[in-house]
Amino acid sequence: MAQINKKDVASILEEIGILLELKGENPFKTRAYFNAARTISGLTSDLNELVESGEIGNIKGIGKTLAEKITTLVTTGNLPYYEDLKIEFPSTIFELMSIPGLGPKKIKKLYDTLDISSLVELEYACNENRLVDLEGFGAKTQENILKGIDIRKKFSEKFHYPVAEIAARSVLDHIREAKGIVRSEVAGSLRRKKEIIGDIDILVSAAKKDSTGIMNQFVSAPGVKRVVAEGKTKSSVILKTGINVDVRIVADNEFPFALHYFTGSKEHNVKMRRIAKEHKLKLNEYGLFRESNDKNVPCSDEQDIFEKLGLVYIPPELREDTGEIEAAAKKKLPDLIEERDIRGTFHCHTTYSDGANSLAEMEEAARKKKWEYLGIADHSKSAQYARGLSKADIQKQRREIDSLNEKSDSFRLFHGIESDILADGSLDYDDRTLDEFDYVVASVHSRFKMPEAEMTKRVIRAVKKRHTTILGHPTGRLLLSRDGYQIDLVQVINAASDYGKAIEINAHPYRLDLDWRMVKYAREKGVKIFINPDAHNTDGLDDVRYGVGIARKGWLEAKNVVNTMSLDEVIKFLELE
DNA sequence: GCCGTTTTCGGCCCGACTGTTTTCAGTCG
Repeated sequence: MAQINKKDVASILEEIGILLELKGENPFKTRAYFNAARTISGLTSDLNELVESGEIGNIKGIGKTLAEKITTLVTTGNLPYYEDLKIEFPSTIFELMSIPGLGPKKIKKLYDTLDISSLVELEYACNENRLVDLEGFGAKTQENILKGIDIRKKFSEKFHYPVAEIAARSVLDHIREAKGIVRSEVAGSLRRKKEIIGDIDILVSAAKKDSTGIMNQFVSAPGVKRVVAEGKTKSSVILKTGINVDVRIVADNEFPFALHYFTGSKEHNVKMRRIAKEHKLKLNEYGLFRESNDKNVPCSDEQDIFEKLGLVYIPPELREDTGEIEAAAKKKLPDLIEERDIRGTFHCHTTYSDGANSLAEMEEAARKKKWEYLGIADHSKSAQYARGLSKADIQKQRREIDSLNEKSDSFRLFHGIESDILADGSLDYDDRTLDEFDYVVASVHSRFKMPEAEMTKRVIRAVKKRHTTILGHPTGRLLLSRDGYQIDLVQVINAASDYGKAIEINAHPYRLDLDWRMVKYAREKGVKIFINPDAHNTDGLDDVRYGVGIARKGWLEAKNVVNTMSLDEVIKFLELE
């Protein structure tokens, strides 16, 4: 077998989809490639095995042709069909897809008539005024493309969750000052608690006569840099921070349908509409209609819509078309964990290593949150850059924790360590030293560039160690700035499951690692999860809530998460008595 | 290209906004 992983296969299928779009192929054919890309990247079973056994063709959405192409790709490492397609367009042409208003048809036109195939060429052509006379283009289009290029240069296309959340809150508060608003809510990927956010969707219900006033209020919100579109029901702006905000206004009886629709995901919506069709109904953002006579089926909220389609309510975080609709039909949805279930957290840093607050200050902050316990896990000795703990530091910290614990019987500090996983998979201290801790978070902080097989072996070796309690930030990714190291998480989760080890959802909004797609798999394998803030100061404890969002996206119930246990249960779990 | 207790052919989710053109294609979500 050639060395090619799921991610590679998925991105090649995706590129084929784009290339077919550029060629003007049947849109349903291109969609088949996009769907297959998504399916492959979400697979938890081994792609090589699926190909070898021929099972690949039995996966929904992968028929004879795609199965053959994927098999060729996996067994030989390349795909002639793809190579032939690529020859037809320069590789830089994919850049153009990122400019708003430019789709496959217009890009094809630019390429065929003006030989434009990159952003640089496009910008040059705009400045030379060469787009205005092009059929289907005009002065306005050229201007918008230039603005699009400008914005792309200045900003990345995605934003960390808290950045988008704060912006959304501020715009929504401003809109709410307008007259005539009945209901208003943030929808889109923010409502689904995605790990990174592309743009902000806000939904408002109001009478028709009030819509102009509300839109005026919206486009004059503080922080608006440019109004992209302004209509009676839909407007769009770009904020100074680069975030795009869309606002839609609907009649109040349409609000539940619009909220569902604009919450997405797109894939979830497509499937919901198919379910509606099976019920001889039509679902869109304005309502649910009988196919026979177009008569409206009223619903007062989202719950109603799901019920009318024979489903139980699906929380927004689950709406990613990863089986939630099927589970809702069987009434088998999980009872998702909530923020109020959290009774403490682990993996926090103090001034002993690279934290900003002392042990006592961290304890105080945790008590203020009405938690029952807090786990401290400072860096281990190899983490020189973070002032990792010497053996003397460990003793000193232990004594301080013991003395703080003696002062209270209702709250407890646990003494853990974030031990580096060394290159060979061993932990950072000798067994006798590790014995002293209440628990161990094992994390990779060095040698990120190992090949996948080696990294996977390294981490699994650490997971198997007797002292390891929790695997910390399993991929090391930093959202929007650094990809995680190459690692086969399915194998790692399987090992954690086999050896009864827990995995952390690192709740720092720049990490959110373990990824929710894999959290779902960990749950299926019965792996216990810790939601850990990786807090480096007292404010950092609040980040736990982002972790709860990711846990919810990963279908976790309170019982799957160690942080929801009572103090007594945690003591038992950590085998401290 | 996929899929099928209405089907192996003919469907495949649906509507708003923009800019171009003058009735609509393209893009977006």
